[in-house]
Amino acid sequence: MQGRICPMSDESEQELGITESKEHNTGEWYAEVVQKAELADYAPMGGFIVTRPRGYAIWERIKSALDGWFKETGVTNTYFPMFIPESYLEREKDIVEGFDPEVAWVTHGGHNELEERLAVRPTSESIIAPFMAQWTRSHRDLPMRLNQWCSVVRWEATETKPFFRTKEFLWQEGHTAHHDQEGAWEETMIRLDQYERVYEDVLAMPVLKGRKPDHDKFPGAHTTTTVEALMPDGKSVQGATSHYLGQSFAEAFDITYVDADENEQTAHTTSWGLSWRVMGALIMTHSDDQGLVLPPTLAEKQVVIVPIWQEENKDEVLSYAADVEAELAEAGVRVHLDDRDNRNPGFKYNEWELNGVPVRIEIGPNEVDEETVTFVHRPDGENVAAEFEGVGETAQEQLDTVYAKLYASAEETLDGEIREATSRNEILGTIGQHGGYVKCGWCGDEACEGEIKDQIAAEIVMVPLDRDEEPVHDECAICGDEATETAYFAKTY
RNA sequence: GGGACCAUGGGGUAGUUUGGUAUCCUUGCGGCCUUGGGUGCCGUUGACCCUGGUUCAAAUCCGGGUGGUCCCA
Repeated sequence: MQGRICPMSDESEQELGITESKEHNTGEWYAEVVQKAELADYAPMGGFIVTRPRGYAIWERIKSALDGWFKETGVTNTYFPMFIPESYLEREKDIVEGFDPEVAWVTHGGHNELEERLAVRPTSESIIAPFMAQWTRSHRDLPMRLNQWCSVVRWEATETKPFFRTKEFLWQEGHTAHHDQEGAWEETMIRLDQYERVYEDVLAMPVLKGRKPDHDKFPGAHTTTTVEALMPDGKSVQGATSHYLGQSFAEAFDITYVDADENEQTAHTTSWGLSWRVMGALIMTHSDDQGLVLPPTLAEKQVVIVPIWQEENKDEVLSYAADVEAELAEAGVRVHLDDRDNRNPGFKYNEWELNGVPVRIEIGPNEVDEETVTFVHRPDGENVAAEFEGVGETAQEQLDTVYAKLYASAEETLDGEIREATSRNEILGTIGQHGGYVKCGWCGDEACEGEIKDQIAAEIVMVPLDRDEEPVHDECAICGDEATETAYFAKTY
């Protein structure tokens, strides 16, 4: 230990909180925030995590916002088995091929080998579609909109990153059937817009909406759309996805209906999903070297009151703090009074910051005398003094301000991170130097993407939703042939 | 797909080169103290990732496995 220069106080201070730097050591910082803010732990089996109460509460809030919107727009929830018979999985060859290497199989029940293997669902199209076929007889049965909140398993041999990459993950998968292309396409867009909305209005994150290039579509899909979020380290995260499946699934699974003219028609279907990866993006975007940062929309405790007392005024301070707590609760704020007497205020500040509480109220003898409270914003430590009168309303305003701050800083990360390039070297150089998105003309050939992918592991994360949009440049930046669309390259999570 | 590094009480660590008694801080628990940015004191629980080998003796050396982090493709 000799040779240590830093004072002991610094060391002990750091051990309790975050010790890694978000800027310099993003991967380890992320793992540390997830564990020290008690969002998740690693499970004993590789690739799995245990989601702790504070982590699951965030998921529940995201879920409840989206679920509400789904229901407002005609979606009903269902639950299908987690196991899918092999013969079902094989019904749609694109799905089989797309997921084959990642499927976990159940081969035994107790000591007996099963006659037919059961797949642990990697996605549920192949079990849901046959039932939709059975339930769809008349044009009056459509549109049919089913959703389920569940977990799926994809046995990829990649490194675990809580919420970003785990073999089992939580998600919702929506599956719908419609009379025609128009209805199904509209559905695809409604869900994409709802995903955009959950990012903007609940997660305080701006996103880009787009379409996946043909070679990166969901297996069997006609169109795969995406919302992409840019992380502070310059990598893009696919935030959610929505597919227009055309009639291929309906044909494979015989989802047909009899129209008003008594003719048999094949339905058009969609599917759409959002996983807990959204939580990874959330943590990565807002949190800092002090720990977790949550928007007030997602925090289970929105405001924590830290009382500061001396022996002679303890009762007055605590009683005033309790009054403030009651006012806030009355105003609908999720508030907590931290009256633990074996911790000093500084400890409490650090602990609640680590845990991501968006707004802190400090109440000491000064505030009691003046009948004020002191608000402190988690993201930047800004102090705001306010009157006790109307404190519930003031607190709501402070929460809104914090939300706006978070959104603004995430927006700042995205702004200026969409650059253009006209040559292969420029793409490589720009992504290498800045990260972020690089848009360029693209001929549509996967091989051109491959050249970039091989060199710096950046890929085309999206192309514009509008197929008729003119490409940003006339020529493909990689091969020089005529460009047919605009490609957005980025490194990905 | 390839490579590197790492694994010691709940968290952070010393010890590993050179085999022999496991160190310190913090947390937890009990008690005392009491507060404007991780308070101090007393007491106490608690650990060598798994597995095989070498050896009188393995946290330490060797093999295999598992898990984690990073880099490259």
